[in-house]
Amino acid sequence: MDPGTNVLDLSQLRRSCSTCALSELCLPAGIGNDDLERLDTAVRDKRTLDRGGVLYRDGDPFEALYVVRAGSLKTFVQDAAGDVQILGFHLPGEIIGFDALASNRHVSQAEALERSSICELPYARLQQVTSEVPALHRQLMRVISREVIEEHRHLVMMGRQQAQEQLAIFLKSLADRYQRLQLDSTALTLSMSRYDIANYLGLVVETVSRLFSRLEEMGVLEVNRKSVRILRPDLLADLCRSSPAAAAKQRDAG
Amino acid sequence: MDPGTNVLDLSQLRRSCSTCALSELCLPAGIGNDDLERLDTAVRDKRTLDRGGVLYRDGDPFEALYVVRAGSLKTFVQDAAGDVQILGFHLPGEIIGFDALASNRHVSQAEALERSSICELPYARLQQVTSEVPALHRQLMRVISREVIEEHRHLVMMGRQQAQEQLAIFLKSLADRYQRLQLDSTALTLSMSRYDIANYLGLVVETVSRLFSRLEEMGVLEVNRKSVRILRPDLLADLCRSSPAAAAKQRDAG
DNA sequence: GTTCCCGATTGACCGATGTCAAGTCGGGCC
DNA sequence: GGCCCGACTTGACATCGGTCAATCGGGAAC
Repeated sequence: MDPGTNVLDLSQLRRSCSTCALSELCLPAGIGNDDLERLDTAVRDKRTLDRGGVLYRDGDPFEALYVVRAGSLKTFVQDAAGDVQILGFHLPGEIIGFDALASNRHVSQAEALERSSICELPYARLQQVTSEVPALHRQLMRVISREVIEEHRHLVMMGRQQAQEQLAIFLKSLADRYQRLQLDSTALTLSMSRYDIANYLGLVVETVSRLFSRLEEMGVLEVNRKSVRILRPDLLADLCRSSPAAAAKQRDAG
Repeated sequence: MDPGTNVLDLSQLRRSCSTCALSELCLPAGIGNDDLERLDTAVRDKRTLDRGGVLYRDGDPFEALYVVRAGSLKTFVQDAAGDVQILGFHLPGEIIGFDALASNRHVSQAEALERSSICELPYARLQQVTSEVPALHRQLMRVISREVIEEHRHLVMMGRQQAQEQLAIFLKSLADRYQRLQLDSTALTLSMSRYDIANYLGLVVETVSRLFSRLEEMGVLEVNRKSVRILRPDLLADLCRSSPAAAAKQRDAG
């Protein structure tokens, strides 16, 4: 409501990884204190982006990896015809930019969904540090691997689930990430548009809109524009598992 | 036809990366000769798998990365209900197993589609070598990043393309990889079943079968069970780009 | 406060793809 | 050689989600 509530208080953002509230979620997770201080030296600065602000775009030279510190972003690829596919939505603690490691150019675009704050990890500097700190190297590989696994989930969702299950999985995933951030996982604030959600799921906006209404009728959600309250997390979780194949299996087994 | 033609002549497989015919495609690509010799020391051995043989399965402890040396594999995830989603098909020179970096356990399964030969890179040993050879470290990151980008392609295909375009893209991708392997890129041998192709694309087998027939009627392909001859690579390439949105864009622009 | 605009919702209809069923083909096995 | 089974193909039909169109409604600009 009050636009002021959305503005980041930059003075509250702490200086470095070792004092950052996200250190348990972000790259630092699982590395020692000494190494954490080393990592600090690889963090150049924080950037803030307004809603719609572009962090990097397709073709940009690879300069850094980025950690979402506050706010949220979407990443997407765009083909020659201008057709967009959203790859992911990224909440605080999540690291993006790995797509550029292969060719030293980004092959996707990252754009803020709301006013956001970003930690920049210049790659040249990061490489120096990882070469000195093997644990950090392993940690970095782990994070990229998580990205691979996350994309597996996206693929399964798109390839095997019906539209309603897809939306349920999307919401559940958001809720889980809210929980990890120690936010109320039953009160989501969707920073992305219905178009973005539809695109992410491989659907059209009308379908997504209808599904929100249906889930509301079913008593699972309470939807009010960008705010979604999960009234029945149990039902939502059930909906995530009811693929056609799962239903058939249950028929066969039961 | 003759089962003997399918059997690998192991004596012909060379000993190490530095003498392997795949060195230009595989992990060694772009690193120097000295470093290549170091990499050799990280290759434990070669394994052969029969058709249907499992290289690793969901839950297996992470021991190694694997390079396909000959033959082909599929990787897939399987949910609690037994529902499968194929993540990719892997030809010689391609590296698999990265999914296990995150948690030290594989979260997918890799299975041979035909009699195949595999290079095993025990990760402990590989880490040692990469710590001594920074270029190899960068190369490894690049390879994982390529995997991320490859999955982007899979997502775009599933999310934005119609069934016919999906199959065209799948075939084009195989053809491109044949070319990279210096094989005849117009004469594909599909080592995977129609079911596998359908699953990979998020379709059902009947749709895939009909699409093969349609592409044959259109004069693009000549299909005979597992062998596919691409009669009109130009048309096939066109079909890869005719998404609904692309068509709409052309309407608007033209 | 009023207007405008864009995101979102809803309805009617359509078509691509899934489902179900029958039939074909080829290879492995006896 | 003949049988059988599983992979594949083909057809008829159903349905989910897409398309097109109308409308709603909140927030920003004036």
